[in-house]
Amino acid sequence: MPTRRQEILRTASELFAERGFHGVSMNDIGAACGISGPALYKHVRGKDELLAEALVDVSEELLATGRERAAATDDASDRLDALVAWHLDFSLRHPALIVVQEREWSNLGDAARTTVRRLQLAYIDLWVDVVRSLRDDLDRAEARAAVQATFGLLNSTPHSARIGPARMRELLARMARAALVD
Amino acid sequence: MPTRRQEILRTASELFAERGFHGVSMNDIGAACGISGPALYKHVRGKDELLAEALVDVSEELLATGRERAAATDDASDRLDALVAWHLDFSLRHPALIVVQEREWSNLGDAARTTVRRLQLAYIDLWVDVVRSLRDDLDRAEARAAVQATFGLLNSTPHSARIGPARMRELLARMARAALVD
DNA sequence: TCCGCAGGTTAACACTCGTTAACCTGCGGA
DNA sequence: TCCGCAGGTTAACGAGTGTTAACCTGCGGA
Repeated sequence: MPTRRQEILRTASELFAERGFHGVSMNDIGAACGISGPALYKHVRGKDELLAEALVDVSEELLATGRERAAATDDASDRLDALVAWHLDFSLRHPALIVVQEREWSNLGDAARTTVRRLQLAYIDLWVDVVRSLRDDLDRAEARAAVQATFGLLNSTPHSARIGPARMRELLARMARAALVD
Repeated sequence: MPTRRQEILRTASELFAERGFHGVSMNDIGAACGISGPALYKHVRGKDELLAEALVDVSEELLATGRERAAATDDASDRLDALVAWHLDFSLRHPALIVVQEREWSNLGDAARTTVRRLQLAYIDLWVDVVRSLRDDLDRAEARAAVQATFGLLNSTPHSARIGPARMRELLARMARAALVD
């Protein structure tokens, strides 16, 4: 059972994903939770905090669980499969959070932006290490670009959920592997 | 030499790409053009028109030139290469337009949204036909999802322009092909 | 029983937004 | 020379924003 605060954060993330940070008002968020705008301030410091907390949470979970899953095996190829599977788990379960994370980080305050940036870079590095151990023809910068392109591919989920999660999962996993390791 | 109107459209698109439609004010756009907010109304009907025209223009150009390039050959594999090359041409030359097109269509008015949707679907179908003639294991819905995922991959350009356009181009083209045709 | 407070409410404030109105200026053509 | 207008300007309006203030209510514990 989620606390009220968590319910507000989740609702806000969904609205941010649909209409953008500036396209959603505190009244909108309140209404979507069944309460009125100002009541939100009993649970949250302000609108900025909603976005910041959502983004930091996402980045932390991606990194922490990503590390955990990658550490479960020693084989580089299995490790890549584990990362792909984990990223798909997340983006299929929380499409709204994925959308917000990739497009709203410029609306963060300085402190939160720095934190999110650091977490995202660490997550990318986790992938880069695996990719580089499978592809010695790529330097670090190229591997990073390749990983970011793969995120673009995996994150396409929210924009075209026409074929059911299971087949989508299989399709995207195969495409991601093919794109990364030739 | 671009007319004033076109300069305004381009400037607005760049600002929309950076901060989102609702994150940019008419005063901001005016200032970026060296004039003041209300002066924009001598060239443009309103803020909505800025977004609508930018998005319709992008969608039309992607589709028209996409068709042209695809028609230049009969071989399906060459056709796929042509589409990938064209999409990369565009997204490397106009990263801001790509960003706006993929995230701001929900802020369009009804008429413009319908138009853009139709153009985008036609562009996707152009790709789907080519992909399906190379991959008979995919049904139409799967092929569409695969194409949209490939767009996500190709459109990652704006988010990670660390390695120079030429190598980025080569890297993404190879990845896109590998992802689509195994 | 009665207090305190968690968690709501509405009213109000200061501000920004998109847009319109009214006005000014320089310049090409009759 | 003088007119008209393209393309600017600033002032102002109404709507909507995030946020604060003041107030109300129900309920668990002394």
